[in-house]
Amino acid sequence: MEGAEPGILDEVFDNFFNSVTIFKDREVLRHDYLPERLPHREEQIKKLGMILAPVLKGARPSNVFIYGKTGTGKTAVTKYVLNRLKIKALEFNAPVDVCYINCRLAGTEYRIITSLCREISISVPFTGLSVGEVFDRFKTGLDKRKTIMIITLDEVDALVKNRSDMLLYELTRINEFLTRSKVSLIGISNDLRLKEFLDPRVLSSLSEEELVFRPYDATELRNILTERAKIAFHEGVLSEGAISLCAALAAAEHGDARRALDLLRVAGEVAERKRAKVITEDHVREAEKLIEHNRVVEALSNLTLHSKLVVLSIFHIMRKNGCRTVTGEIYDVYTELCGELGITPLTQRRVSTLINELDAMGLLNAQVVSMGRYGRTKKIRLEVPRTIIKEAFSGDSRLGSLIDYEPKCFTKNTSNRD
DNA sequence: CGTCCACAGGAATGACGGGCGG
DNA sequence: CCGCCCGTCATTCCTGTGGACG
Repeated sequence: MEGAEPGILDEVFDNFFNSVTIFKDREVLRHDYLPERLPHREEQIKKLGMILAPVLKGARPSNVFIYGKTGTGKTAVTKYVLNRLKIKALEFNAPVDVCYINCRLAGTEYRIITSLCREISISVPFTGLSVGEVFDRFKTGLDKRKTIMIITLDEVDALVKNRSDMLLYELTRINEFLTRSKVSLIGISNDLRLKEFLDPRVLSSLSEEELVFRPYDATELRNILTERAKIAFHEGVLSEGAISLCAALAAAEHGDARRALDLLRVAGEVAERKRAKVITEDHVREAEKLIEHNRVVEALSNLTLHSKLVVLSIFHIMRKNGCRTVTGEIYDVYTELCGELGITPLTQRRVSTLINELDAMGLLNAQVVSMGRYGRTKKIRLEVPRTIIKEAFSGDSRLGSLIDYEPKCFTKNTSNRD
């Protein structure tokens, strides 16, 4: 309408039209997509099905505890089975309610119980009631309904880690109060260690049945990808090598199907942008780099100001002195940077745990070493290239000119040896 | 062989902000 | 809407420690 150059839009549309040659349905590669078939999980599907089947005859199924690492298909299998179960229940006219809640996304106990209530159409206010009150309403409402409710709590580790395991405890005991209805629980956890942290009473109740999801190996990942790729991509755009590489890379990490799908999707986007007709192994390698790059940039730019200053300190020391540095040196530079900004620095103790957090994120590598007479400290190396640091920090106005700043306190060269 | 450096890292406590309950 | 409670960040104080040096 502005009468701008028509050529610009033409180009955009043409590009898009050309790019259509790669993707047929991109959504299929998102990890929240629930496919028609779940290869290599037939055993788990069958077992979960057998555990839940009694519900169709009005009996309460055992509680189930499902665990396995991320991207092993726990959520997909559970949703898949629950969907089928719902259909069957309708067919047989069995009084069954199924409910899926992701505890990490729900956040608080209150919101978890609220979604439970919504599932059996009890209306509760957004706020204003105590957790106990809402839970009571849920209990009485459920009992009136004369049903068997299967409650799936995904990522229960988040629930237990944040709050106590009170809600979980209440839920495992809820059947003692119900007379006309019953509840079955399905708990899903990424963290196997959760079993150690859980209240033993909750644990024994929750894991009447257990289901373990092992990581996929490369061949299995390959099959999964091939199946999805058929729907996601147009015919012939995907080379065998590219699929195998995605599978191999993901298998080498944790056997994480989510990761494999991400690689494939991003590789497709890379190819699309390059106007390639076929997705090649090079595109996959580039996708790997791109994902990692984005991960690091995002992690860096989401850091708190003080963590950023710690990273910058290490950055400056390494630019000057070469490879590795130690806690004390970092703290000196860090305090100087704080002074430069007019900020009061944190304690060394605090900086020490910040360094540990950065280590856990893989942004740097820290290692405790003893230098004998010269004390015990941590040798620290930054694992992020300069360009990425600059890219991630350039958007933060608070850092100002500190990215190119030259610290003055490089006076006494105490540590040279290792 | 004991010493002592330069920190690590646990425990207890305080400050603060945001959400819950009344 | 206000007070209270709870989680998070940060400080303070503390005990622990591997090994070069004397």
